[in-house]
Parts: sequence; C-alpha cells; structure tokens
Amino acid sequence: MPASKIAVLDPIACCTPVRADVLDESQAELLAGSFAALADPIRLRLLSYIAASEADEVCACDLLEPSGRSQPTVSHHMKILVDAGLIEREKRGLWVWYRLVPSRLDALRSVLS
Amino acid sequence: MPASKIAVLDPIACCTPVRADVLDESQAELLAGSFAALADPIRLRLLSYIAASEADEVCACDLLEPSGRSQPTVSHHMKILVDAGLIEREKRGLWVWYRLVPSRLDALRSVLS
DNA sequence: CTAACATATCGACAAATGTCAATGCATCCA
DNA sequence: TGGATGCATTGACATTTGTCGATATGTTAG
Repeated sequence: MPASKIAVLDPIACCTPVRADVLDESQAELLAGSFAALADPIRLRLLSYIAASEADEVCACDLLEPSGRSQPTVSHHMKILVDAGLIEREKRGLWVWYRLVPSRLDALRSVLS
Repeated sequence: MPASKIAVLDPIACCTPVRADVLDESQAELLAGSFAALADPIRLRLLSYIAASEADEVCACDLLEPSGRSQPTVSHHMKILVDAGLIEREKRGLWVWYRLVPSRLDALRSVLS
C-alpha cells in the first residue's frame, strides 16, 4: 500500500478516499458532450469569430471565408455548436444568423473549478 | 445581402465584420487539444475524482474501480490528461500519484469569456 | 537474483469524427 | 411561375479515438 500524506494517519484512506462531488455518469456524459463541441480548432475559431463580432450576431455567409472550409463542413460544425447549446440559430429569410449563448458558456466555465 | 442591425447603417458591414480577438490557427489548435482532453466522460470523472479527493493527490491504484475501466484504459486516459497539462504525474516507488494543475484549468476557464 | 507487483506500451478492432462533392430544400425576386 | 440563392443533408472516405488482452518495463521485497 502506498504511503500518502493521509495514509500516515489512516492507511486505509489510501485506497478509499472520499468521493464527494465526483461527477456521476450522466453528468459526465453531458459535460463531455459540451467540451467535445469545443474540441475542434475550426469550431473554436467559429465561436471566437462570433464572440469578436461587433454585432451580437453573425451571418452564416460570413463564416465560410475565415474558417477556410467548405460550406457543408461549416454547416456541420455550426450544427454541432448549436446542438451543444453554445450557439443559437435563427433563420431570417434566406440567411441564417448565429448568436452566442453566454449562460451556457458560463455553465461550462464554472465546471472548471 | 442580409439585413442586420448594423447593415442599416452600413450594408458592407454584413460581410466584413470586425475580427479583433479571433483565435488564430495555432491558438485554436492548442486550445482544441485541451478541450479534447475534457471531451470524454471517463476523463471528466477521473479529473473530478482527483479534485474531490481530500488529499491533493490520488494514487493511480484508486482510479480503476471508480472509473469502471481496465487498467490499460485508465492509464491511457491519464496520459491524455497529463499530456494536456491538466494533471501532474509523479512516480514514487511502485506507485504513481496524480495532482491537478489548477493554473491550467484556470487558463482554460478564462478562454470561455 | 528472483518473484511479485503497479503501471505503461503494443496490437488489434469497432466506433466516432472531419471532410467534401453532390444533391435537396426553402426562400426571394423578376 | 421559374430561376437564382443560401443553407442543410446525404453518401463516401480517411483519420482519429476508446477499448481491452497480452506483454513489457521498472521497482520492491525476500
């Protein structure tokens, strides 16, 4: 049995540590899905592009050139961000507009202690 | 050209928004790698297990049972967390001990605006 | 030195992911 | 009504990822 700081007082503690606040499986699954949406450089750049925009929304047509990807690929990535709840989608006429969902980003941020 | 709030004042703005603070490719690549380390439920639970521990470090031997995965799989996931800089690894004798790297978690948190 | 043990690496496999060309679906305009 | 336009979906493919059994590596105890 390994020697740890608490094992000096309680040898059993080494292999039966307290587990308060450990994520359960469903929580972990949900959070992992959200982080997975952020785990791609293209999606991160799309997100930051919207965040850096002076307006609070960005037209899908503006996302093609800065991302350097094809239209179907950008559409695919945006769907992942929307499904993760990080971005809101609104269709107005022929165009689609995207907005950040700050509350969802805050929630993710709070998970990182 | 779509009608947006700013397009009322400046039609060109629709397709040429300001891009200050947009992540460049290398930044996005780096961050995506960090988020990818968090994009798996097993790794999130391993991380929270260490965070919830009363001691500031946890023995690798304690991570098998709560994760419900085989020893090679847990070793694999811990390597990913360590490579991402989110967790520190120290071998003492026969055992390996893991600690959080709070500064790295803080850095990730600050990215989410 | 040798045996026992904790952890890491390897090899293989199924599943998930990122990508784009082709196509479909709405919507607007003439 | 018909054509043009913006975005989504489909299908296909290569790459990456999660998983575990088998095995290797390194450390301690006897």
